[in-house]
Amino acid sequence: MTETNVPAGAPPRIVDVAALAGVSPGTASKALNGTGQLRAETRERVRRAAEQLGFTPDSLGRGLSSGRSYTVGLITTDSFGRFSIPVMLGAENTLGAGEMVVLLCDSRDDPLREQHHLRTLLARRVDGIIVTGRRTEPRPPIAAPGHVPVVYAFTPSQDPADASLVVDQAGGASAAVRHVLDLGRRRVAHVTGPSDHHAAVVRREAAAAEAAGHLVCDPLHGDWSERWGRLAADLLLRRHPDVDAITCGSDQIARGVCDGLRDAGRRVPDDVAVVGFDDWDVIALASRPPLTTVALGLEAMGRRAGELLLDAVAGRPASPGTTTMPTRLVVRESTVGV
Amino acid sequence: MTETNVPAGAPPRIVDVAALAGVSPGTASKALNGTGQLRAETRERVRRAAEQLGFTPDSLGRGLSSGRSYTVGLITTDSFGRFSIPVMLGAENTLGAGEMVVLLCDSRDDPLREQHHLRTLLARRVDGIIVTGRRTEPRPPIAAPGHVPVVYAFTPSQDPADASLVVDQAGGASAAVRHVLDLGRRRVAHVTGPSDHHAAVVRREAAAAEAAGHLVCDPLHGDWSERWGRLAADLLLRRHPDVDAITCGSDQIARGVCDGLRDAGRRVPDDVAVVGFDDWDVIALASRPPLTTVALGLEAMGRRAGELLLDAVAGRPASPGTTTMPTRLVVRESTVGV
DNA sequence: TGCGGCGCAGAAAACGTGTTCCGTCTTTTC
DNA sequence: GAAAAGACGGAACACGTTTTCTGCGCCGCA
Repeated sequence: MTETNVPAGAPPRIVDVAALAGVSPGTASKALNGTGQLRAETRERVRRAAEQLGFTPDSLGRGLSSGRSYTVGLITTDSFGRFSIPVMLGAENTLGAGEMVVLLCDSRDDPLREQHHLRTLLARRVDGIIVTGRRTEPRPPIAAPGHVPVVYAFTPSQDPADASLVVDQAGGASAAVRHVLDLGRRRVAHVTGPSDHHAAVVRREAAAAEAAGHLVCDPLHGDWSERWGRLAADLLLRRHPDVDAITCGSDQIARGVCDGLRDAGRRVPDDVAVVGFDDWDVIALASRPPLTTVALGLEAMGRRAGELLLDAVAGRPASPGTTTMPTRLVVRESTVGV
Repeated sequence: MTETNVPAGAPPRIVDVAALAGVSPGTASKALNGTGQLRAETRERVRRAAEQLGFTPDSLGRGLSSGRSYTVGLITTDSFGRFSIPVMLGAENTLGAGEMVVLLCDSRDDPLREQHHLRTLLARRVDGIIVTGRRTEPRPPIAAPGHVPVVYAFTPSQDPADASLVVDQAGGASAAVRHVLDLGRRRVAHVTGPSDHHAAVVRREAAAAEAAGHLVCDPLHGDWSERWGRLAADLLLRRHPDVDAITCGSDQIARGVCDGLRDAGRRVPDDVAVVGFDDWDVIALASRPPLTTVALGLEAMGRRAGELLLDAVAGRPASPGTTTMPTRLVVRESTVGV
């Protein structure tokens, strides 16, 4: 009989390991954490005992003594959607490698819920917080105490001193226009989402600036739907039948535009080149033809957010201020024939 | 000058509250938790002190003594995708109301990663675990010790004694076929995903059984894409030009079928009725026409999973075995003209 | 008046780990 | 051969809360 005085279900504690190895709990702790002055033989003996018992240190106890919880909170303002999910995955990926775990909070655009979640996270002594959302408008900063690092991803903080990661919307829109200009198109249009959406406005401004004198008309605002894309294509063809390139504010709009053009007998990309935005595979790849589009690199952003938080926790304070993450133009058949 | 002997940043502890109220920490705990024998006046005094200091109990300390962590782990086999996200949201919603928090783990179909995540979760003394995924095939159960309740959602466990929640795939497929039969259609086809996918097979069998003698041909297997839907529509029209209803294994396939039919000059639903599966709004609503489809009720499933776990934690052991959750037929213009 | 019971609150132990301090034993050096 | 230095490991405490045990004072009853 060895040390089975614990109920079979309960996980072994460090005292069990220490007993099996014939040392004190303190010594066992030092052996397992590589701290203190111990003979190599002792260290190994404890290590084997731990392995034999399948010992895993209880992170509650560990957290209590270390003051850390090896946990970060992830607050999203919308329910996890198209934009926050990849960010979340990227963060989970990075943090998981750092032995951290992500606590999920969905505040559903409700400041009260957000406040509640924040209190919950702080009560759990999270080592850091990532805030994300669906919109690109800067949002009011969360009221976290100074010693808890916070990183805003996708949705930046209104306070320029906070660490925020944002997508280079303008750069993406410019690249899209430049791409069609490079292809020789000279009669360009831009179709995008609601004029009160920050993302739509920023993309519009950049696209218009890049297209310079080659715009056939003012950018068209609508909603983010395929339906609006079809409508806009119809409208454009009627007013400007000679349009030869359309850059769009989203993949959904771009797909609608493609369908609208095809319905009207125009060929994509031969007659008109179409560029989307977001690189949402479900839309971009299913489109006819598949969309050239601007990839946001959200997962990379999530990873970066995780890294910033890990750095901050490790004592290297996160570089404050807004960091702009690059986009990438993905070229498919909607601009370049096969 | 009150009790500000703590660094301003650090959150107040219960000893601070106790000191301010002029009682011992133990008494303060009883007052705040409503336990023990205390004068109402004392209770109130402590409560006010806690409020004044903005005290929130540290859940690490609480967890250490109570043996609970007020935390559940959520393991998904795929990266969080179309099916696991709604489940996750439903669970987060229910559990959040119960003062619990969700720990996120993404095992990416890798058993080794899953094993690692499981150990991490157990080390954190989670009160329960939810396992989910993308496929509907029963999966090997996770090796959790007996005292940790586990609920499988969407992806059931191979062990029939485990608590699993599954979608009523067969019921949904039957309802879809019954719907088109009720509309008077008598020349039915079924187009679905790969023949080695459990979901495709189950839906196929149920659809075929319900359609009885009204099938124009054997169900067609392909992949889950819109492309395959378009291809299948073309194929069907060539071999069975008189087909008047097509039920599909997914919304993506159904949308492809609609496009294929329209390309061939058939009207939906006048000539051919089309039914999808999943009720994935991005696809179903953007389709021309919008799809009649089978809603899976995944968020309800997530909520149910959360409830089962809360029950199990509270001592009411989760009813073991597989529970089938109902689907709901959502009727739109792809079967019933406006 | 003495004793038991009850209402109340404090002291102490428990949860599991990490860390600091200190004592002991070995080794080295003069 | 003795003293100092260094290697090693044990005991105690810290973390923050809950819970059990204990003690005190007051009241009522005999």
